[in-house]
Amino acid sequence: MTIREICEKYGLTADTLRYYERIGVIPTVNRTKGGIRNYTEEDVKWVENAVCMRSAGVPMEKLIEYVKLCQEGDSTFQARRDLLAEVREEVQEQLDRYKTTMERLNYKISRYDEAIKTGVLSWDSEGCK
Amino acid sequence: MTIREICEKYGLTADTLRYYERIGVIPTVNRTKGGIRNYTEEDVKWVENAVCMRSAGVPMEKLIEYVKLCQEGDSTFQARRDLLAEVREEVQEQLDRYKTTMERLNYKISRYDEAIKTGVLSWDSEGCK
DNA sequence: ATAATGCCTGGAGTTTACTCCAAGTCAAGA
DNA sequence: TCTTGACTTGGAGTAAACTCCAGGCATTAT
Repeated sequence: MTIREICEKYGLTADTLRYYERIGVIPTVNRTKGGIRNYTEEDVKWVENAVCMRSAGVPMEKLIEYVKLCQEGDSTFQARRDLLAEVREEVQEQLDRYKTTMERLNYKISRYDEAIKTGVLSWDSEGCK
Repeated sequence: MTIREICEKYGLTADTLRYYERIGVIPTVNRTKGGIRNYTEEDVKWVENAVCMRSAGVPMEKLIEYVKLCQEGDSTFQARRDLLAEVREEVQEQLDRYKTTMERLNYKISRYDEAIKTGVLSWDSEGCK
């Protein structure tokens, strides 16, 4: 597959895809004789992985580390698992923060809905901003 | 309360707190005769709001806009509600992405746990990276 | 009285993750 | 053959959100 197809599939720009490859967030993609990138199914999976992890704010650093471990072969299963567990921990913490913020937003919006009806903005106990 | 106390309470640096005030993510804090910031309960609530929203990736832009609307008085209830609803939409989308990533991580980690036991890394159907 | 400590302002510098660009190559169509 | 258009590389530029610093005032401790 061409870089264009991958871009469209994942909503990335060609620059971003090349950048990901350059810094090692995905492994090197093979080229045609002409020097043009030709993405295999394997490459696509790597792109998908990068997109998914990045969408949850996993830093490039971690992705690069993971790719490196994968390239070192089967002896790195434990290291990869540890890395993923560490990432999971951070994603979970972030997820919890998002939930807390959602609750706050829901509460505030409900207070504003009330205020729009009654003309008065009021908060339970402590108040809010 | 002093800037130091607020820093400790929310795990921010004094530079960050001053920066927030400077760009309008929180309203201007009153000073002592000596010119030193003296945070009221009200100010603290604004800081808490900023910290909570920022922790879910809400851009400064939105927070500044919200603070401005609040300062314009009761005529902006609807505008504030709309702004919060827009923010909620984005936070929800991000939350969903985090959930998807968590699932992927859980799956991968379970596969690695298996691999560590058996010595062989295998994926259901499509495979993964 | 003086030294230390803490806070002040305005502005410059840093980090992360892209994003853009110039100059060049290559394959396909007129 | 010549042009067009997509792709290449290496490197410079950008945006968002801090983070650091110099030079200066003010309160507190000795």
